[in-house]
Amino acid sequence: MSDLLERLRGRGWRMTAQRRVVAEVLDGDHVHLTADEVHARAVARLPEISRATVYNTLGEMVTLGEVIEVSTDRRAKRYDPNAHRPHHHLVCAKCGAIRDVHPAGDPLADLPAGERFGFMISGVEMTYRGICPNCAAAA
Amino acid sequence: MSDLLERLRGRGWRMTAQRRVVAEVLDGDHVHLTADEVHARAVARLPEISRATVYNTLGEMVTLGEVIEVSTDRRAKRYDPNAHRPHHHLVCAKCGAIRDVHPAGDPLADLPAGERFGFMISGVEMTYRGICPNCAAAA
DNA sequence: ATCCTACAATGGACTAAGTCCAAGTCAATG
DNA sequence: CATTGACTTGGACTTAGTCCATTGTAGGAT
Repeated sequence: MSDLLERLRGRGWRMTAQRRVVAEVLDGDHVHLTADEVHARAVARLPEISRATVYNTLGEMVTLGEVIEVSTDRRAKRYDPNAHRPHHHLVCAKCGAIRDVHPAGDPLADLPAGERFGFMISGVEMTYRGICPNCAAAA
Repeated sequence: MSDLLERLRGRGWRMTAQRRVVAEVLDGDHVHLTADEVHARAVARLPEISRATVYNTLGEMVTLGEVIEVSTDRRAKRYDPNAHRPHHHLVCAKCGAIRDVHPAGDPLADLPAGERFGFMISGVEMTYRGICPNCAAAA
């Protein structure tokens, strides 16, 4: 189940109770927790885990490329464990809910050479915005 | 010149020295200043203008749809006066420099119905990432 | 099994970016 | 030119995150 944990172990990660808990909490599909949410859930299993450790651990997972940082606004960054399969995001403008999406086409190819301004382009993120069914119903 | 100012006036905006200065500072192409940068430049022309006013004014311009808020990371939001023509952004991962770009294709059409999760979709932002010529040369 | 040590965790102080508010000021209308 | 409701101010507050000196511990070596 904890695919993420498995992959991390394979990279010579020193395994500690804290790291295990963070990885477990973050595992799954359509998971996009903030650092504070991760911390809250981690505390439920390991009461003395500190916020700093959660930040450190999330940061390392991002560096290792096993987790993606998503910042859709100026609110807290969210952490997405679905790093192995490329995808983009659909965000509710009201409640902030996020879904993973897979648009057709190759956005990288869609950027004309004349618009690259000499940049070495490494990737592209797409953020679709709208109102989720819940919020639409509530309105 | 101040196209932006012109458009704002036409919306029954009460014109004050502060608002005029903010609008002037923000005018132009490929302009993507942070609130603090706007404040710094505004102070140069109107020394007693406060940070709160700059935030208020930028917020109102965004609400009126005359300026777009761009947040490419957890750093400060940037304000883009080029709201009348749709475009996306190319961001340098090193120095944060931003250019406006116009990719081909219609990304909204590229999102299959099966991936819309019942959302009422209102728009999409694309953020290309890479290294700008300056930073590439420095490396 | 025990010891070492480099790596990891802790928590509290600190920072950056932004919001909020009560009081004072002023642009536009009459 | 008086009025008034909208605008501005500055300082306190909030949120999200970083930094760092100290303490703890995983995992290899003995």
